Amino acid sequence: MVTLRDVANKAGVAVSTASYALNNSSKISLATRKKVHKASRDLGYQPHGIARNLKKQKTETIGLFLNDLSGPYYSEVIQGVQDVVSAHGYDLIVGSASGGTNSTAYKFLLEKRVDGAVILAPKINDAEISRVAKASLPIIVLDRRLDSDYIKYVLIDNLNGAYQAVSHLINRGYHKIVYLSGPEDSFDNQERFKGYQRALLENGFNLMPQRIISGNFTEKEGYQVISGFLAQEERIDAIFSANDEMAIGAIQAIREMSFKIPDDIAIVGFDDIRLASYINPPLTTIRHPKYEMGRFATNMVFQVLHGSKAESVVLPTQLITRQST
Amino acid sequence: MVTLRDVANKAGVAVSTASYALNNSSKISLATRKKVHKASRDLGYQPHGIARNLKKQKTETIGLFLNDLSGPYYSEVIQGVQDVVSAHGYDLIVGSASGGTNSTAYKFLLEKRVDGAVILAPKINDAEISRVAKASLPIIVLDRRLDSDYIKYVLIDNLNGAYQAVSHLINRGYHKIVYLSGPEDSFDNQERFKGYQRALLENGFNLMPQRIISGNFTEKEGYQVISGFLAQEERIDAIFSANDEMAIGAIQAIREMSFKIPDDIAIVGFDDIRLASYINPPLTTIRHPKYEMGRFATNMVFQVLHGSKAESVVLPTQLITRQST
DNA sequence: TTGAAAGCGCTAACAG
DNA sequence: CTGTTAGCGCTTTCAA
Repeated sequence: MVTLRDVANKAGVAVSTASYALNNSSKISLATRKKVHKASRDLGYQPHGIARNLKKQKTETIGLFLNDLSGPYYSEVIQGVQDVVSAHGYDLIVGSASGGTNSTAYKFLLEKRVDGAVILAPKINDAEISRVAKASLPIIVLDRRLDSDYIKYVLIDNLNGAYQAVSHLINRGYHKIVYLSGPEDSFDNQERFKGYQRALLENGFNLMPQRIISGNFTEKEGYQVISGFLAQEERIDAIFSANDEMAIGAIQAIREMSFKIPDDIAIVGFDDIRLASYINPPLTTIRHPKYEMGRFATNMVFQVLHGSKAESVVLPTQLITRQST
Repeated sequence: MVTLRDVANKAGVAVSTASYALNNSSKISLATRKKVHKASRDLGYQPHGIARNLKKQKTETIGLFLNDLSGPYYSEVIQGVQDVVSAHGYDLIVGSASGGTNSTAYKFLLEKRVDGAVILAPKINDAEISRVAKASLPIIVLDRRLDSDYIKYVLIDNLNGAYQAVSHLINRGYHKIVYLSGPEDSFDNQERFKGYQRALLENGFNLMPQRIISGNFTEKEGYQVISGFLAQEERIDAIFSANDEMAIGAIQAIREMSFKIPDDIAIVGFDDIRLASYINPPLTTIRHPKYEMGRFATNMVFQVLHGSKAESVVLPTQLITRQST
């Protein structure tokens, strides 16, 4: 391995001079600078990033930590983050947080391998995030309401989105509306449930416990629980699914039971994933600005990093009406 | 910041002892080990990963560098890589390579911030990859045929897959088959074109230049070029699209012109992305083992890292017949 | 304008 | 079993 030392030797200068020269400091005469650059090129010198990081006590990289790297859902968030990170001349690394406390995510945060982070990973809990965040490592969370000096959140208006969705169903004349739930401990799910509840109550309907079906945000589960539910006596005329994935599974279940969508049963999802508009029938759903979430969050990382104040924010959602309602 | 030094002081031992103790070396008596651990806990000590990396000259992290972080196509590859990396107790970071030579990917490779890499990023060229690969930084490429001591490839059998696809069309009685091409400089595209060509020639058909339509792998482009093409005189009865995304765009174009699929025009794609089975009509396509690609590649990274020999490999594809043919 | 030297936080000979 | 010490490769005072 060729180090700065080697370059300095070859150029016949001191290491410090070589360092300055390669960083194009104006302290060094043009002549020596040229000499050093040449030596560097001749030797094929590559600065060692880790060593520089250690010395400068920063990495100029931002981490984006996700629960599940392979979820298509995140694509747009990632893009938003990437764009802002690049604009600041920093690097982005995406890591998994699925292992909770012994995930890459947590490790990188603890060991200060990133200068800031955007987190969308319920498995890392509030206490852990609070523990690692500091002025030199601001964290923006996208999946909970956590706010302190160095921790801010960017959320979507889950409650209102769900409220819009269910109100829409009620306005269309559907009154027996099932809530197809996500995991109970999911913040998004909790908020969406509140929106469902509020829409029902404000329209004079009661919350019926037997119309709350628990799922886990996956298509498969959506299919299974709705299949099971429809096989029972209970008649319903609409489903509000806490996300699109489950809605897609539910649609399949509904069609297999020969119910017509939306005549017999209407359905609305949440997220507006790409598949939503391709499915048959196209799915009415709640769209939220995923790309903007990424942008907002990342801008906030840099704000805090630069010592200015950042304000947590809640972004609006939008009802997208398609043929499933 | 609390360092190992602080822990050592607090525990009343030397730094080295503290280091050994925290790494649970058996050289240190249980008593001192306990004492050091306690001091560490009391102070809230966190080892500094960067410092350790510098000293040990390794990072225990593997990089996966993709052209476009947000492509849904990659999900399964990522999962395969992640699983193997975790199994080895290493960390995975995913980075973008879209900036070519000044991308995060290239930088991390040059600066040895990862101990090995899996690359699926045409923008980083062969010479650059060859330059950075070494025994301590093996690289597996998924998008080209590049092979040396420290560089291996894992590819899918693009040529055969395309051959299968086109043969299938011919067997079904379609003879005027268009090739909807990806970018000319894409390795995948080139191979798929060869397969198209071979299938035609072996069945006694000629290659007709006007039946080769150039696209860029995106849905939008597929829609546009096929719309344009169908508006012309030339009658055709089938399309082999170099990937599913373009096929999906093409399907929309075909339907808008009121042609029936597959009666008037049949179409087959390549990749078997999730959408392929949801689209209307469901798309016949070539499936390839993306998850396995990730696994194979990552296993090879570790093989080379451990000094054993790894063999580049080409994985088979499979024709998935659906209603578009 | 350049060089010597200290040190970022850690590990690992080596000596005791 | 524990401590002393020498770096890993780099940046950055400080002095010359």
